[in-house]
Amino acid sequence: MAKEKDVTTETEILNAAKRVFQQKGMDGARMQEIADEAGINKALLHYYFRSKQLLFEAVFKSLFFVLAPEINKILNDDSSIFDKIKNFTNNYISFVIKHPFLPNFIIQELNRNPEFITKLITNQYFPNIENFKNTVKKEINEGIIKPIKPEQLFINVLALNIFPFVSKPILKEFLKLNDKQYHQLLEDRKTEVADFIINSIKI
Amino acid sequence: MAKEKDVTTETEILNAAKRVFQQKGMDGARMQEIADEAGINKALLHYYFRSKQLLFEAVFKSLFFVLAPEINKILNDDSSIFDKIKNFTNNYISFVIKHPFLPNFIIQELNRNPEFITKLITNQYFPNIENFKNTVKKEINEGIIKPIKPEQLFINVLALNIFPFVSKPILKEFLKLNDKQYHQLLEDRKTEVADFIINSIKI
DNA sequence: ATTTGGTTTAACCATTTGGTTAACAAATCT
DNA sequence: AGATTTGTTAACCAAATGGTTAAACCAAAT
Repeated sequence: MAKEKDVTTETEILNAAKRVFQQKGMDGARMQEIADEAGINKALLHYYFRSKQLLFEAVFKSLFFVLAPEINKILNDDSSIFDKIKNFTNNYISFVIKHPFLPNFIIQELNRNPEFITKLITNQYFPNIENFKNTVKKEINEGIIKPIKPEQLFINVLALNIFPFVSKPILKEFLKLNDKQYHQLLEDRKTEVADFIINSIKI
Repeated sequence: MAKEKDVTTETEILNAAKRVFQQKGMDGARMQEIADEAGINKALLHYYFRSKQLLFEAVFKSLFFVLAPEINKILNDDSSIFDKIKNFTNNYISFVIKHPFLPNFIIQELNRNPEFITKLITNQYFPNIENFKNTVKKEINEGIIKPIKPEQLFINVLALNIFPFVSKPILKEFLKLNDKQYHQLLEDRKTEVADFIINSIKI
C-alpha cells in the first residue's frame, strides 16, 4: 500500500474541502465540487471522511484552529495593553488579507449551528480570556487606562478588526469605494484602529 | 376574486419566507418549509413568486430596507457627531434585539453574492454617507473632534454596534457567558459604545 | 509470479428538492 | 344564475445530491 500517497490524498481532499466550504458554506457546498477541486472521484471523499457532515466538521475544526492562534496573540502575551492592541491590530489585518473568507466562514457556520462550538472548547488552543482580563484590571488600578469592563474592551478590539472584512461587500457600496480603495482603507486600519482604541482608553 | 385575501396570502408567504430565509439563508432554506410556515401549499409559492430565486430577492430587498433606515439615522440628521453617535448606538442595539437574525442575514447573503447589492443602490433609501462626511469634516475644522477620516469613523461606529450581534455564538464562548449575561452585556453597550467612541475622538 | 491489502473509480441508488400540471374552489362580472 | 377569472391544492416530474457498491488498480510482502 502507498502510505505516502495515502496522506497526500487525504490532505488534498481536506484542502479542497477547505476552499469550497469557506466560500460556499455547509449548505452551499457540493460534494461533487469538492471532488473536482481535489481532482478525485466523489466516492473517495466518503472513503476518507464517511459523510459530508464529518468532512465539514474536519474542515471547520481545522480552520477554527488556524484562526484561534491569531486571537490568542492578544490574549496570551505579557506585554502592556497598548502593545497588545497595537500588535494584534497590525498582525490580524495582515492575517485576514491572506485568508479573506475565514472570519466570515467561522461566524456564519457558528450562527447556523451554535452548538457546534462545544466540540471546540475542550481544545487546549481554544482562546482563554483570563490573562487579558487580569492585565486590563491591573492597568486600570495602576491608572494607565480608564475604567472599562475587560469584556467590553475585548469585544471592541475584535469588532474593529474583524467587522470590516466580514462586511466588505456592503461597506464598499456605502462608501462608494472600488476594491483597490477598500484595500487601502484596510491597510490604513493597521495603525488607525490601534490609535482609535488607545485614544479612547488612555488617561 | 378575493382582493383582500389575495394580499393577505401574498403577505403571509413573504413573512414566512422572511422568517425562514433569515434563519437558514438562501442555500439552507427549503420551499417546502416556507410553505409549511405560511400554512399553504408549495405550489402557491410559485404562483405568487415564480421561483425560489425571485422569492428570495423579494425577501432580501424587503429586509434590506428594514435595516437601511436604521443606518440612515446616523447619516441623515443634522445633530452633532456626538449626538448622532449616542442616538444611533442606543437605537440600533434596541432595534437588533428585536430583529436578531437581520444583520447576519444581510451580511451573509451579500458575501455569497456581492453583485446583488447593485440591485439596491438605485433605491432612494439606500444609505448615503455624504452628509455624515461633511459633518465630521466640519467638526474637525471647528476643533470639536480630532482629525479622523470620516469613512474610518463610520466603519468604527458600525463595527462596534453590529459585530456583537453577528458574532454572538463565538463571543459567548470566549467570554463564558450564558444568554442572560450576554444580553445584559449588550444592554450595557447602549451607552458603553457611544462613550468609547466619543472618548476616542473628542479633543 | 502470486497474493494481499489498501486505494480509486464508474456506475448505480434513494431521497430531496425546485418546479409544473391539471383539476377544483371561490370570487367577480355580466 | 351562468360564465369567467383568480386562488388553491394534490399529484406528479426531472434534475440534483449525498451516499453505496462492486470491480479494478497498484504497491509491497510472500
